[in-house]
Amino acid sequence: MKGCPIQAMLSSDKDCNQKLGVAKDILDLLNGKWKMEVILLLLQYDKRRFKDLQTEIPGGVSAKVLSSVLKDLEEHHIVHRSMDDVTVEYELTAYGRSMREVISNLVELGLAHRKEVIGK
Amino acid sequence: MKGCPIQAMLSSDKDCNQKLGVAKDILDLLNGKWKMEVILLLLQYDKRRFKDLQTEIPGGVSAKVLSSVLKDLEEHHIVHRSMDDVTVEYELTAYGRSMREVISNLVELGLAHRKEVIGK
DNA sequence: CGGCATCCTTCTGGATACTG
DNA sequence: CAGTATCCAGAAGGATGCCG
Repeated sequence: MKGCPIQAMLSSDKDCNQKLGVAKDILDLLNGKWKMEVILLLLQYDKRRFKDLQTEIPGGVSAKVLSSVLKDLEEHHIVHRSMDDVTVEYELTAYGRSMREVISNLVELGLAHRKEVIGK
Repeated sequence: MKGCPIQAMLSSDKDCNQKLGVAKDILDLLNGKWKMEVILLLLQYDKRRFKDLQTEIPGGVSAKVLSSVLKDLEEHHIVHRSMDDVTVEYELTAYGRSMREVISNLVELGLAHRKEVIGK
């Protein structure tokens, strides 16, 4: 057995498993049935209200689930929630907009994966 | 509303949601409590037997779960299962080894994320 | 409109025991 | 050793109803 195969820099490199934890942050960030859908919509619209998001997301999300998704994305600084008077609006933060490249990368990787697995 | 924000090439670009499906392939590939742990171990050891993997994975996986993880990774061409006589061994495919860069990327992204979210 | 409360179903993962 | 079979607990997601 050799050292940790993942060469990213970490302050303490005692165990490799901390690195996995860091990687899993990103997986958790995008995983779930609706998170990427929300991000994608907000990339197209700049600002959207709760109800708009709910009706525009293909497939149909329940309010409860969409609510928890937005809360989660907000906690992770991906979206910003603003309340002007009575209207509530969601928009991506600068950081949230950077998810576009992350998702793009995943799509590229995914295309390569499909080629590898089923040659299509 | 503008076009699809994700610019990867896809044969039919009618809807953007196909791209999300492709991206989710990769998330599914690495998601779950143990998949990356298994890949990481196999990156270090080249070949490993079932029982070795089970004991070496920190945290403790049940045989049932490890079994299903390995089956899943095999279906996705990440690991190869070989049975010489009575000994069964698992190793990464060439494609599976390419996951090292994918995970590295995730770690880099994750480090940036932690900086963004908690400034640490 | 923007949710929260409640209840229900499905999916992951875990504990334990058993088999070839 | 390399799993499979059973049973079980918790989380994620969904349906519906209610509230300010």
